[in-house]
Amino acid sequence: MELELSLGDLPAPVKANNTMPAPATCQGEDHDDLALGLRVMATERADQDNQRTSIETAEGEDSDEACRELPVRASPLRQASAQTAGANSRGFDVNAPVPVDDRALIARSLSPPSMHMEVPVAQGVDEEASEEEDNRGGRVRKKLRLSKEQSAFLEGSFKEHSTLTLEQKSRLANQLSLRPRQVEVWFQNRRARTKLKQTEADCEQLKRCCDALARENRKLQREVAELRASRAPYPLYNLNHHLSGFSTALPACSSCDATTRSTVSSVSSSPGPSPMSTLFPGRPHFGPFTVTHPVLRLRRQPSATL
DNA sequence: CGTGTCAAAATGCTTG
DNA sequence: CAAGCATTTTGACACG
Repeated sequence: MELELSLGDLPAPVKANNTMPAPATCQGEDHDDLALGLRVMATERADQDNQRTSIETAEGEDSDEACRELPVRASPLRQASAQTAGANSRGFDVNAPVPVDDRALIARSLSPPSMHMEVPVAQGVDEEASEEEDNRGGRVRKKLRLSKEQSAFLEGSFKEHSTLTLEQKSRLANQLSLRPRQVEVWFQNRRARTKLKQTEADCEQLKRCCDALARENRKLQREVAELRASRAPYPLYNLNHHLSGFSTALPACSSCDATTRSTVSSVSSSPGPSPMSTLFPGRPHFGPFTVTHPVLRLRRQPSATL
């Protein structure tokens, strides 16, 4: 679907001389060892891809993709660009470096050489995929796995800060030879995963709490039944007050044991933190009625467009 | 090979 | 309006 639009927005056909991104523009001749290594690997792959014909689609609309390979129908020009710009057979290279201007700037100012990683070209860029792409007219979305090194590095960064500043995003992209947009998306997905795990943990805890309360409820109901069976009006009167939350204002009930009284009063009486708030001490906003588990949440209504 | 799961990416909406 | 989030789509991969 988005590809349909992308195809509609295909840039003008490449002119012979100057419309393909110049290798130097995208890669940077004098960049860093990492970029050099990637260039070598990508070039090798591009050589393998050389024999294929495929239709490239314009992918994404990242503002940071100033040097993204232009989509071009199979042609010697396109092949040449694949060789030089490190594009993979699917239209863009996940590990395509950010524009050299930005990267050089960032590299100079932020990244000590020791911070650079040896990042292999992303996994999953295989030749079969390219053939498959050919069969489908090139309308496939680029989605490549990040390498373990890249993921680990991002994970480490996420542990330090779960959100990114522009500078952090650029620096990470630079260090990992990813596009800033990829880093951004990774952090978005990572935050979502964290939140999901937390929600699941909360649900588990609520379930346990619910089970405990159900058990307690059954126990209390048994006690009520027993008391009713004993036909003792006065103790029953007191118990009813316990259940109404007035136990602390009443004289001790001779027929309830201490455990029952304390249990009842702790559930029904008032001031102080609710049982739920004690379940989630570190999460003040979380309460029994604000659960937002995906299963429980109502679907958002689209806003009116009229 | 079909299926399920995970994760990257796209899209649209909300919010500050 | 930009950033973040919710949701969805889809490619990669593992497994029976």
